[in-house]
Amino acid sequence: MAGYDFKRIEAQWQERWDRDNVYGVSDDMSRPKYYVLDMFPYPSGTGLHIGHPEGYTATDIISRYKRMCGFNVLHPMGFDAFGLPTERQAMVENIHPAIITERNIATFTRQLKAIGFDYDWSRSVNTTSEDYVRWTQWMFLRIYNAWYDTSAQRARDISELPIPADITDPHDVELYRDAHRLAYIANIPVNWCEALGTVLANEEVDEWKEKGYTVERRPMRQWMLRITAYADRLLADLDTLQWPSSTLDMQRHWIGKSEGAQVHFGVDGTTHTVTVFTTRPDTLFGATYLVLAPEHPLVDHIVSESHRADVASYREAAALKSDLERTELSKVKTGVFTGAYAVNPATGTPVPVWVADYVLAHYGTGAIMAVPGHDERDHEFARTFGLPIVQVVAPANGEAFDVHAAAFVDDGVGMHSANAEVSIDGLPTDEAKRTIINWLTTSGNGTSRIQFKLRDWLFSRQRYWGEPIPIMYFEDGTRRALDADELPLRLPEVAEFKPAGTGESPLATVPEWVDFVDAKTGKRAKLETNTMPQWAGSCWYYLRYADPYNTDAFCSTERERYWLGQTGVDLYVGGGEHAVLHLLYARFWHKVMYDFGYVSSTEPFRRLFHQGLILGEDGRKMSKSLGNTINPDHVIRDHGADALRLFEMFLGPLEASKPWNTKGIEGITRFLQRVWRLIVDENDELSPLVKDAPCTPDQAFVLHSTIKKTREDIENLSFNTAIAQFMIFVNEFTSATVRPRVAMESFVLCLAPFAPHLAEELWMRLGKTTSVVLEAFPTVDETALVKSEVEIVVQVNSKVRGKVVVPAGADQAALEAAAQTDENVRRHLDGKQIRKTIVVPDKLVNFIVG
RNA sequence: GCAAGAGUGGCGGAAUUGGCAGACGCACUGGACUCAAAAUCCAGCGGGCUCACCCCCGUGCGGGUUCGACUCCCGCCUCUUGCACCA
Repeated sequence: MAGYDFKRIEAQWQERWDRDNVYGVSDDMSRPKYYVLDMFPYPSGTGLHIGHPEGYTATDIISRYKRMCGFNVLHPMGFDAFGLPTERQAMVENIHPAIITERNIATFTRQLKAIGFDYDWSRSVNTTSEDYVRWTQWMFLRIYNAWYDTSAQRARDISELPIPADITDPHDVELYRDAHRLAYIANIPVNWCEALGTVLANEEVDEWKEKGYTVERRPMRQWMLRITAYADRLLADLDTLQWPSSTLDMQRHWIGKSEGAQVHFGVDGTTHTVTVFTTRPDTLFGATYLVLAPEHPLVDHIVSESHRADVASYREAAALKSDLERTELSKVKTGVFTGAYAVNPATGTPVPVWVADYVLAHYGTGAIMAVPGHDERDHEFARTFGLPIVQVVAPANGEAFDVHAAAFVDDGVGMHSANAEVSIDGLPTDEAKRTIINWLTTSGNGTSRIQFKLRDWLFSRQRYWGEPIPIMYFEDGTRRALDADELPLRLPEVAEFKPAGTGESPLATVPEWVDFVDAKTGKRAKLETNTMPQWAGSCWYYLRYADPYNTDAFCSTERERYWLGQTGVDLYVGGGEHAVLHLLYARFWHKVMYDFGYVSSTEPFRRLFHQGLILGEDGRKMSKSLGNTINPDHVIRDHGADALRLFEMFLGPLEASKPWNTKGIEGITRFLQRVWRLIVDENDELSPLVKDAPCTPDQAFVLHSTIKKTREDIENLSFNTAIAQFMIFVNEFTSATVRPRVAMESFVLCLAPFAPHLAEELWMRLGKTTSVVLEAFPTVDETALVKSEVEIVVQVNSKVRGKVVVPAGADQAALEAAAQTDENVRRHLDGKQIRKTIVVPDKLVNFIVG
């Protein structure tokens, strides 16, 4: 018996699609567009993972469906190919990362093509290609040559930055501009490992520490992007997005807006002032000490001679701790007294100033007023070091509370909070905050303040395999950004990819690349040796797909307006692990481009969907060490691409994590065989049961239910239930002795987005000569879905006692009468009084008896 | 600790303006075909009972609302993910 020969069929149709360029995307702007995007993969050396085809199949189904519905569909694929693993592999194998990248991309492309996705490969992008790097650098320079105009709430060109009248020296003007650019240089603590001679990423720190290396937090010169300028807009615009609510929440939390006040505390015997941020200004009267972060610049200035040594050693120890170690919750709080006292502006009382690493340098002002009576952390610290605890807020319900036993952190009413100028005694927390902020402002002791958790983006990496930052420095200390016509700035060819050992990137070891005479100015110059992080390329790739060959712009205005338009990408599917960083960074870049008119939407991705993880058969995360991985190549070899596609969609809801099941894919293979047998007989010819006959009413009902469900489920990304409906269809028609041709044709079209190879073959077997890809999706005949008779449930005292068939739309009296004809129902009603009857038309009758 | 999501047969899952719980598939059991097996086809498949009927119980646990709750409300438990001293 011939059966469904997936090997031959899949190879043949993939070749035909390629030959006929079936998936070529035209920029025909007269048609409505639909842009569906996958998160592009990092082409790792291990090849495609079984999880990749999950999201990709989902978007493939959507794109095929939308195309069949008449949309001009853009469904592109590319590679996010800069990255550390490739650089490491290059060092190990002593092969240039570009070659490894090329090899890995070839593998990925072959694997993706074998699954039969409808990507227009001619639009593929590769973030490491010179053509792409050029525009990534161009985007960086657009950000670099910009400042944020807070009053206009938008970025503007740096040439429009108003220069204060007292700054006249050209050098000072440049410094002023540099201080306002959206890309700037700052000294930022990074994870420096002296022994390795390199800066480590946060996730690498523990790995190396376990091996016995010392990693220290050391401030180093870094490029930063001023994403915090956009904090308000990044937060507000989340409300316009159709994203998973958990992702929206995570972004909101990450941006972390909180309202409060800054309060100034003068340091006794000095001219210094410690400014703190607090969200509870109403507890100011309860602030019994101050804490500075170990990195706070004021520490050195206020520390008393007798405490200088203790403070210095504490600060050194803090620098050796990783972020992770410093935030270990279980750990006991540590700190040292500086010997200095500051004055609480509300009470006039001197309060001791401490240094402790439970205060973070990078949040707020890097200093806090400690209110141990009403903050758990301060309470714990005060108990440890015997600092005073006073109560200034009482529970609103009037109950007593012992703040010496535990902090009272809830809102309440003020107490012990009055001085000659202001009193908040008896005021509820909200009002107390407003009152105290008013007083702070008028008395010059503070101001209201909105604080964000979001920090500026550390944008430089000391790596080889990334985009060079296109900036040069002259001997006189000035610098120049490359002009657009000088891009791309290419990476030098090098033999070694090891770090320079000085904290600089491997590029610093290539003097002939670093040192040169600038052709435009004729001056000696040195190039920036830092490269960009991997996030850079993925910040704008969705724009490049719209116009991948443009050499004059990253994307023409015309094509941006057509493919992105007001809504941006219509649907973006990818893993939840990118819920914060990638999506936040891309939104930031998009908004900068929006401010300069390069894109027309405020947000890049209107609708977002996260596919779930595919787990191993044992229900655990797939990993080589557990030996529970599944190789997509093997699945395709044994079961075919259509089976892989269908099975991954049938496993369960797209968003859920679900285990792989080898037996399950055999079930899908069986289903595909049954589909085949529906249309093709044992002699490999069109089944004689397929006839030019009309559907019976039951057949029409199943057919149109299937069309309707397929349409709805695709729109909702509920592919598992659509496939269940396909199975119902096949079960129904397998047992039929007449399989109307019209039903077979419509079914093949419904199946086409899911199992395109099989659908093409069957479409041809049904006598068609055109590709199923370009056919119109079948429409629902609602009249076929209307049943003349319906089965209704009959309950007695809310328990099901029988079922009766009645004409559809029967009225209440008819339903009640029909319900009582059921024998079992009659038995339950027998001898009892019907007290009430509930009737739901076409569904149910419920008799309540007493 | 905080936030979000989830808990339904042996397994993956289906069912939401509150109306037949368990669609569809897997596994399993029985039957047909076969010398036999595989494949295929047919039937059964939540638990209980006096086992074809009838009846009782059943969607993590305990309450509540309702004629009626997987679905809504209150309180717990467990799991997953994310964040985690953010003042």
